[in-house]
Amino acid sequence: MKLAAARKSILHLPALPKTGRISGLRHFSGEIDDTQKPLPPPPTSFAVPEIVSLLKTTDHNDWISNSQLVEFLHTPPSPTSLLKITRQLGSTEKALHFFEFFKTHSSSSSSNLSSLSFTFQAILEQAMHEEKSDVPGKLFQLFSFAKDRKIPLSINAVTLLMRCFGRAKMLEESISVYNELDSDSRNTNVVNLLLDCLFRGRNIDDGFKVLDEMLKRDSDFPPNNSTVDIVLDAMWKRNWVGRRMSVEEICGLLVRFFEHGVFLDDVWFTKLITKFCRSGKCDKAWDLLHDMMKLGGQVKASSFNALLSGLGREHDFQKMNLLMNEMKEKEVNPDIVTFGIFINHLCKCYRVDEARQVFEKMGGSETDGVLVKPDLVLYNTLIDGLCKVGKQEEGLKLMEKMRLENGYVPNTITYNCLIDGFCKAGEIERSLELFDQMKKDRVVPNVITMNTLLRGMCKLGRVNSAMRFFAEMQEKGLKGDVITYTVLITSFCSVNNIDRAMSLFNEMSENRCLPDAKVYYSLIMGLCQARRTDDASYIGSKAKEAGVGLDIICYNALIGALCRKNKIDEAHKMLKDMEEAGIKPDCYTYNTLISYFSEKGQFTTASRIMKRMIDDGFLPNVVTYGALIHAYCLAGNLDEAMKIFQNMSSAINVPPNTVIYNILIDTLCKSDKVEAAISLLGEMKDKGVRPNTKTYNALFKGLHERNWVEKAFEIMDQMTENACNPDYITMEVLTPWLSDIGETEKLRSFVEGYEVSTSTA
DNA sequence: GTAGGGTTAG
Repeated sequence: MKLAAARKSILHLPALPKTGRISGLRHFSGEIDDTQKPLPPPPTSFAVPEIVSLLKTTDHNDWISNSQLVEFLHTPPSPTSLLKITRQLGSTEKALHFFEFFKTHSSSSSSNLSSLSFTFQAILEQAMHEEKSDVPGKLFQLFSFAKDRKIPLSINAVTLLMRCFGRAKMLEESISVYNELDSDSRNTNVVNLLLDCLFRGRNIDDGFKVLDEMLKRDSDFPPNNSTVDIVLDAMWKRNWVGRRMSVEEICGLLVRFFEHGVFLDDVWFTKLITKFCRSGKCDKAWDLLHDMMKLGGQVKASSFNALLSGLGREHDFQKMNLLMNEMKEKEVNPDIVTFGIFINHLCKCYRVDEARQVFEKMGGSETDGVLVKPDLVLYNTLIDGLCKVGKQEEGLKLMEKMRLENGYVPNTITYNCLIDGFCKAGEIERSLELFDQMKKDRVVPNVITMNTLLRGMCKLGRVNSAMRFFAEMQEKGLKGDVITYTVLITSFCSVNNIDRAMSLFNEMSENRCLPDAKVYYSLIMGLCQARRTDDASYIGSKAKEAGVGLDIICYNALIGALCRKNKIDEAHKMLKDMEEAGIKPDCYTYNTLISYFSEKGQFTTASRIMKRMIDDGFLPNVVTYGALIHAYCLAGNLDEAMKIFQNMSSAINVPPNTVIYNILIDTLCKSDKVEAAISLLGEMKDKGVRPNTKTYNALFKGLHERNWVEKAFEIMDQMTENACNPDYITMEVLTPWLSDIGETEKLRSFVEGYEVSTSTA
């Protein structure tokens, strides 16, 4: 498409209309391009209203016999007078008659074309308002009429036609209108219309060619704000972001606009920044924001906020701070949302005290010259932050404070935060009290309230209470959602009641509640733990059928369960399945497989997998080496196990942790090398690796074999010093041994102060 | 800008 062969003639380019937006069609007839006055006003010997009245009251066949009208024809009227007159004739038909009358009888030749095009413009305007249906069709008829008679189109007529055709997606027609306009009269606004028509008509490639011309450094039609609007509108509505255009391409394009001094308004800019951040391109959003500032654009608080919240989601606290400092430098005042993001972020990092300081500062005195009064959202954020660090009592106090000092009535979110706080602290009764208080406050509980309470009950093992509560709430009209079912299913699985879990799973689908990856995970894990690996795989395939993609965690759990069940072929199939679903193995997957093969004594296979792991960018970690050490110990190759262990701290710089020491200490004790085991315990102390109950249990067993009482006492004292709880295994070893040798007193004082865990963990 | 579920490997 040839855009502009025209010389750039500023004089002939009309000024940009103030309402350059495409959506302004209805207001169009009021718009007159004032620069459309190529001629000085002629001496008027007639008045527009008079002529209009004459034309309206006289039949058009009699116009030529009216002396006043004939005189009017001989005193060339200005094009704008003609425009005014034609507009007032009341119908397209009359306007067309007038057009013919003027064209046929007017004596003026110099102004003829210009006058005709103004008259014609008024006809178009009339037609647009008069026509009830098929405006584009009628306008196209008129356009063809003008074209046939070689009447040049005024810039306003072109605008009107192109807008109309563009909206009607009449791309061909729009382009021919554009081509009718003589190149000297083309301007950015007309090119904008062309661009809009091309995008609406889905001729994207030509659209981009036009845009590219506009964006060139010495462009004849430099872009304006409408150009940006047209491009963004097309991009947004037709979902180009991330599909047709990458974030990078969009940024590149926008920077070209910036270089022309054309910037985005804060609504668009905020929308884009948000979109970029949500698609994981915070860095690009960051660059774009800075490019716009660098090139002179004004960035408002809302756009900063969008980026801040994106950075917050990525936990990039450093950049959040940087950005907030830049806001200060650029004198962009933070608003309530800025504070909201900041305080929420501090809370999510468990830095509640700092959050509270900011909160109090902003409410009380001025913070850096900015005074923003905290609102309910901010209170809720802080209350939640307090609850999340176990300060639910303080949260409760804050709720009362906000009520008394600010008159804010707590809402469902306020209550949900507090109820969750007390639930997580195991104080379900307090949560239920708050639930009752909601009624008094006329705050309506929602599904989140219910789920929070259900989970609180389940965590305490009160699955039946939970089921009763769920039934009550359902009677009151509250429906469970996928989270409700996940909580209940997880809970039934944890008490090994797979049947109830399964029936809830089925009930969920009946209640038109779609299972998601998490609920599948819960059920699959439950089945794996119940050793029903086949059922677990079956549910996995059901998930696939339902179009629910299992995530990496779920696949890893399944692969692990299959390995534990010695079903390596099925595990392999699952792995293939996972890779086909586009999920790459991660270090958990690799470690699971390495652990399986090394425990089977297939060290060659294990090391082949380890190589692939490294090729995939996952460095073997402490778990990988743990698996190998464990396997060599099982295979009776303690030397190889020790070699790996020594390499860990020296060569590969993966310091051994408690689990590694435990494996070795246990094996050493079982191989009658208690001295070496004790020396490893000493090494743990030196290296700051904390022994746990398992460490001590392994040692006690070894010492018992040797009947090495003194050493056992020493280690019992150490255990007490380290505040490490004995468990039932500790007691199983120590009780008979020490009783037999009459050291019950020592045993009593050792156990004192401990509530011996009965867990089999 | 605020609230609820599952977190797999030695």
